[in-house]
Order: sequence, then structure tokens, then C-alpha cells
Amino acid sequence: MAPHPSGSPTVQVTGETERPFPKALDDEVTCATSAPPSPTLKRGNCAEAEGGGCRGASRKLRARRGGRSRPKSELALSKQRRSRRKKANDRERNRMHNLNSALDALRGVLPTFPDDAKLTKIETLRFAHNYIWALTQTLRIADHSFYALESPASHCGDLGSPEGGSPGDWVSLYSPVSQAGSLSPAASLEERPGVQGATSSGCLLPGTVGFSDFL
DNA sequence: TAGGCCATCTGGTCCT
DNA sequence: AGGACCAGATGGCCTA
Repeated sequence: MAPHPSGSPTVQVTGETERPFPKALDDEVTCATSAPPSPTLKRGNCAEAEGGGCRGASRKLRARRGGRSRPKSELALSKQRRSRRKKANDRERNRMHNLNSALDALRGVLPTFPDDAKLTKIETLRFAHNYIWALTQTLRIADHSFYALESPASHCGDLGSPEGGSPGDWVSLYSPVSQAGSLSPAASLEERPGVQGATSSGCLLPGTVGFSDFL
């Protein structure tokens, strides 16, 4: 199967998973049945399974034995399996396309330089995360400035570091979460002391920060 | 050529 | 039963 040449596959949105937001991820460890040892199965070493922890296990075994359904010929079963697999593959492909189009939409609202630069998936997510954080801080600064118009001189010193540090810390506090690797905004800013967007006084000037600084 | 990124397939699990 | 979600495996493309 040849991948899409352009790198951005044509998206056929069916809306089957159209939700305002993905449902909250249930981070609980999913149970792996003790049944078929699969090389790909690495999730949740379901220790409690022996004690009946895995709800799906018995159900699955029942289903696998055929349950109440009428016995079918090997050929029919194989055909049915293939057909189901094919449908599942189509759904999965479609799901991933939806995911990618959402990612593209996200890319669309993120400022990049150059304009046509395409962020990878992980870059897009990290950039969005940090960008939102930076915008939030900008709003906070604007808020504070609004209510402290009487003493404008103290703004930067007071607000340079929202968490209560020196203005110099402001830059290193660029992101609430310092992601691993060089994509960390904190790292990238520290590596480039003269980064645009941070004035000599440590004030952040919205709109003047290079997009790569958010990565 | 190695490594990164990506699309796709696949089987397992959970949910409706 | 079937769909959604997830993660591992695989192979192709691209770039340093």
C-alpha cells in the first residue's frame, strides 16, 4: 500500500466520530486477557485478571468459541473475518484521517514561519500547548496592566515572572511544562539569549516571538 | 545509509 | 455484534 505522496492525504470526513472534543481518556490500564499471547500485546499486565479483574475476558472467550451463533463453514468464517477486517481497516483509516484533519486545522491557526512550513504532528501539539500557555500569560499581563495603570513603571518588574521571580526568569519560565528534547521552549530560549520577543527588561512582547520558540 | 516521520494494517480491549 | 480507540509492526519516503 503506497502512502499518500503529498504527505497530507485526502481527507474523507464521514463525521462518524464527530465530537466537540474527544471523550476523556480513561487512563486506567486496560486489561489484557490472559488468552492469546500476542507479540503486540504489551498493555496492562493484567495481574488481577486471574482474580476476575478483566471484564471482557470471559465475554471474549465465549464469543470466540462461537457463542450461540450457528456453526459456519471454515470458508464462510474466513470470508466473514476478512470482510470484518477490511471494514475495520476502513474505519481505522478514516479515523486517522479525521485525526489528521483536526491536526491540520490546528496547524492552520498556529503562526508559523515561513508561512508554508509544516510542523510535524508532535511539533504541532507541543507548539499548540506552549502557544496557548504564552497567550494565557499575555492575557494575564494585559489584565494586570489594565488594573495597574497608575504605576506603569512597575509592570515589567512585577509581572515579568508570573510565578514570582526575577524578570530574567520570565524567559526560562516560558513554558509550564518543559518537554523533553530540544523542542522545549525553555531550552530553545536559553540556547538563544537574544531571542526576539523578550526585551532587555525581560518583558514579553506579544507577537514578536518566533514560532520556533514555542516548540 | 541511518534516522525521522508518516500511513496503513492488525489484533486487543472497551463501550454501546 | 459492531464500532471506537489504542498501540505495535511494517514499509515507504525524505533528508542530513
